[in-house]
Amino acid sequence: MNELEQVLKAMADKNRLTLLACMKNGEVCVCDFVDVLKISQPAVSQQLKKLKDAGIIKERKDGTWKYYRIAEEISPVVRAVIDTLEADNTCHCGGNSCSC
Amino acid sequence: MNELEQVLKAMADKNRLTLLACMKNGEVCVCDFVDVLKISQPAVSQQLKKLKDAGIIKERKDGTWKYYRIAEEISPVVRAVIDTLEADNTCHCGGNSCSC
DNA sequence: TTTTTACATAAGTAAATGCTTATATAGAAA
DNA sequence: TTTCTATATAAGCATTTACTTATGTAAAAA
Repeated sequence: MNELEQVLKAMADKNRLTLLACMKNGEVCVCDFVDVLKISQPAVSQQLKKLKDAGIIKERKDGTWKYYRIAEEISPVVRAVIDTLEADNTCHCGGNSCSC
Repeated sequence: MNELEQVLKAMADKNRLTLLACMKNGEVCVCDFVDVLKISQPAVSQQLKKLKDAGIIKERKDGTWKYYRIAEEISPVVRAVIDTLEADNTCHCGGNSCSC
């Protein structure tokens, strides 16, 4: 699959756009995403994997927690989407303040 | 459906990205798209409809022919995608030179 | 060590997607 | 008018997608 197509497919979903909106302010852990999306934890992990495989997000492990963030290097297309999204502050998981 | 999501879904497909690449140089008629994509004419019409419904392309009717072009007013996200695409010149249907 | 916690992976299923062929429509030509 | 041509719409089907529940894994706690 073309890289542009993969990136567009990865972002072309309501839930995954919400994940990106949550990460606009910084790192968020998986359990907080579950609270926001109101779908199962495995479903969230699968959606995060699609964004990661497309190179849009990065992960950081800290003990049993895993924090996801928007990648530092993103293409103009991803940049335009992120800029369009309004940040979602309901998931205020600032690095070490995971609510799990 | 969210407008951003609809636009991303409309562009997140190899064939529809090729349609847009063809239109980078200007208007193209449906029959020329059929030659390029190598799928049936109804399939092309259905793909064009998705792009039109998302507001990404516009149409102009001329007799029995129908010409499609990238809309004059497009969002930054669509702009970024179009800029990323390399123009496809195999469909050089300049206004009145349809090959049908 | 065993248990618990946070997350990932696997398998199964319902819904969405993208093609096909068949048919409808609108305009040009005969 | 009838016929042909370009395109659109409808119906059916195979593939993909996005969820679910069940299970696996790795790190912390007991």
